[in-house]
Parts: sequence; structure tokens; C-alpha cells
Amino acid sequence: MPRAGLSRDAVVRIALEQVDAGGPTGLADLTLAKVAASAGVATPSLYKHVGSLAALRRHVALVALEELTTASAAATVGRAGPDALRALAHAWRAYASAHPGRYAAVQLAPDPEAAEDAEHRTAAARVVALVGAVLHGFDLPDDRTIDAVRVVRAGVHGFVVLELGGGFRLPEDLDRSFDALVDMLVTGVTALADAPSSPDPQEQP
Amino acid sequence: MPRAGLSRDAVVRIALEQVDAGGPTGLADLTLAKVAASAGVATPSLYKHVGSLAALRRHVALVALEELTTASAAATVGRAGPDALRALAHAWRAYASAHPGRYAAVQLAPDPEAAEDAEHRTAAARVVALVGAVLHGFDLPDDRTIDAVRVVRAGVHGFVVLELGGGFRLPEDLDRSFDALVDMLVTGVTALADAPSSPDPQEQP
DNA sequence: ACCGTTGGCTAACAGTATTAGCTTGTTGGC
DNA sequence: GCCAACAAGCTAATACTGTTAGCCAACGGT
Repeated sequence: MPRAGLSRDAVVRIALEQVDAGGPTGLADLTLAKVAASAGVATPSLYKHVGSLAALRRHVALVALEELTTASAAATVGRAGPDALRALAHAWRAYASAHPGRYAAVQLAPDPEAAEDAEHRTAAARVVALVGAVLHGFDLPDDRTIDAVRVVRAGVHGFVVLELGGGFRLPEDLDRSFDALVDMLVTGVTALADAPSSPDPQEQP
Repeated sequence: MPRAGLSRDAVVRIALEQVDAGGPTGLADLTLAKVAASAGVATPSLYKHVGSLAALRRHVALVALEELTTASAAATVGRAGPDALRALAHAWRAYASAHPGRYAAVQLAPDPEAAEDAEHRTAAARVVALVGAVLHGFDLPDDRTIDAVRVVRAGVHGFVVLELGGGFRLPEDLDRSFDALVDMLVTGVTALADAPSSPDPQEQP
């Protein structure tokens, strides 16, 4: 009996197909049994390549994070300021819309301690660093860029999550609502650049 | 042998305890076996009260939605405009922070078709209606309040989800970042009230 | 006091991940 | 070219899930 010739990458590739096929819940529905069946192999054989189901999910998350990073970088290259921020937000939503299952994997937070999550951590750090780089063109005071990055992430991530999860009832006008959000982010970040850096609302005469 | 004297509400109550005990992943870790053990009953007995694990999750979601609605209503009563919006956002985050597991249940979208999700649908509609009511004080044009509601929901939900999921690395200054988000939402919604209602960026002289 | 309803039980089935241990194909060293 | 070591598959088994079927006894109303 010949052997299947699997590898870790091959297993991850099959897992990605399965995640993509499952829509927004594709990641949750990912199962070793189905991956093994699709690979033409018995379930325990996968452990020669993957370690565990959770590890396989982490590998999927890694791919998704890298794809999201390169897509965002490609969309924002050559742009700066509001232009770059708009492009970033739209690239983000476009990726989530094109790959709902993979975007769900992006949400998986890496363990801040575990050694085997090191790659995952740096990939996650890379994508938020990209957001920081895009916001660099706004001339924010140093102690405010963290707030700006968080606000931007929260806004577009929240919108995308609600959209994918069916949280918005009427499918119509979603584009316009997203545009409204992006406008708000742009003006909000520029306002943050002009705001005082002290947390207290003390006016500076 | 005496009987345990369970009821649907009792089962849901135990499920809520279990969800609360599990932190942000409490809902995902909810299991009929553990609920039954905690109730001192065999697992299949629960089916006399609940229907399925998914149904139990829906009941948990219902409770969470109702709690979130009443908490939000209590926080915004007697307030209007920016004041009300700020109170709503903080109440939302406070509830998620106090009950991470239950807040995860809020994210469960009800099936738009299924008859048994009717209660769930109306509960979900009620909480977004409350957001709409809070925004009423901003004098938004009719076709813009949908956008405003969505933007507000996306912003605070996104922040809360990232915070609970450990998406923000540094635990410090989270309050200030959230304040920045809320400020942005307030100015963004007021700006939306003054914006033209036509989707095209045609200036109106 | 009976008798139907209801809430519990056990048994069984179909899934899931995971570990242990075996066998066999492949490949590197001499 | 052979042989040993390693790698990649397998089966068997364990321990969990949820779920259905069918039985039996406790409770409540007449």
C-alpha cells in the first residue's frame, strides 16, 4: 500500500479548503476527521504532521494573518493619511468578506506565554504594526497613537464581525454604513492628533 | 428515589453559572454533561427541559440580551444626546466586563427564519432599538440613523470583543482608549446629523 | 384510590479528539 | 546495493461529547 505523501503544509491546505467551505462558521466546524477523510487518510495519521486540532487552527490563523497583512500592505502602499486609512479599512473588510472562515481565524488570540505561539504572536503583532504605520501619517502624539490604533481596530473589526455574523438585519446599504464608519474613523483620528495628550480634560490656555 | 425537581429555568440558571465560571470562553465550554452533573442528574434527563445544547445556548443568549437591555436602559434613563450615548457605551462595556461569558452569548445571531428563535429575534431587536432611541436625540435624518446605529454598535462591540478576547496587548490605558472611542462616536454621530442625506458627495450650496 | 402525565433513569449510537503500539515504505550511510 | 534508522501510515482503544429510544416510578387531579 503506497503512502499518501502528506506534509504539514498539505494538511493545512486541506484545512483551509474546509474552513473556506464552511462560511463564517467554517473554523468552528473544522474537524480532524473531515480533514483526514479529504486527505484519504485515517484520522490519527494527521498527528504525524499537526500535533492537535488546536494547533491546526493556529496554523490556519497564521495563514489568515499573513494574508490579511499582505492584502492590507498592498492596499495602502503609496498612500498616506486619510487616503491610506480608507484603503486599509476597505481592504480589511474585503478580505473578511472574501474569506469569512479565515477571518474568524484572525480573531484567535495567541497565548501570550506559550512558546509554540511565538510565530502566531509575531504575525498578530505585524498586522497591528501595519495599522500603526498607516496612522503614522496623522502626526499623532506618541501616547495617543495606541488609542488611535485601538479605535480603528475596534471600529472596522466590530463592523466586519457584525456583518459576517448576520448582526445587521437589512443587507441593503451596508456599503454606505461602512463608508460612514470610515469617515468617522478618519475625522476621529485627525481630531485625536489635535487633542491634548493629558487624560484630564484640563484646558490648556 | 425522590426526583430532582428541575425545570427549564433551573437548568438555564445552572447553565448561566457555568457560563459565568468559564470566562470569555464560558459559552463555548458550556456542556450538557457538566450541567447535568451540577444538577445531580443524568445527562439525558436535561432533554425533558431543554431540547438541545443549541437551544440551551439560545436561552442563555436570551437572558444575556435582556440583562444587557435593562442595564443599558437603566444607564440612559433621564439622559439625552451625547450624554446618553456615553452612558450607553459605558454600560455596554461594563456589562461585558462583568459577564464575559454572557456577553459572548449576545453575539449569537438568531436564525432569521426559525420559529423557535422568535423570542431571541425580538430580544435582539429590542437592544438595537434601544440604541436607536438613544440616537434619537441627535436629530439625525431618517435615512442616516441606520448608519449611526450600525457605527455605534460596531465601535463599542468591536472594542469590547477585542478587549475580552485579549486582542489588546497592554492592559494599561484601556479606559482612556475607550474614552477616545466614545468621543469619536459622539462627534461622528453629530457630524452624521449635519451631513447631506444623499450618498453621493455632491455639495449642496 | 386510581390513572394519566411527567420527570427521571439506563442503554445504545454516532460522533469527536487523542494516545499507544505496530508495520511498512522510504531513505541515508557504508 | 544492502541494511539500518527513520518517517508515515495503520488499527485498536480510551475518554469524551450530544442525542434518541424505551422503561419505570413519582406526582397530581378526579
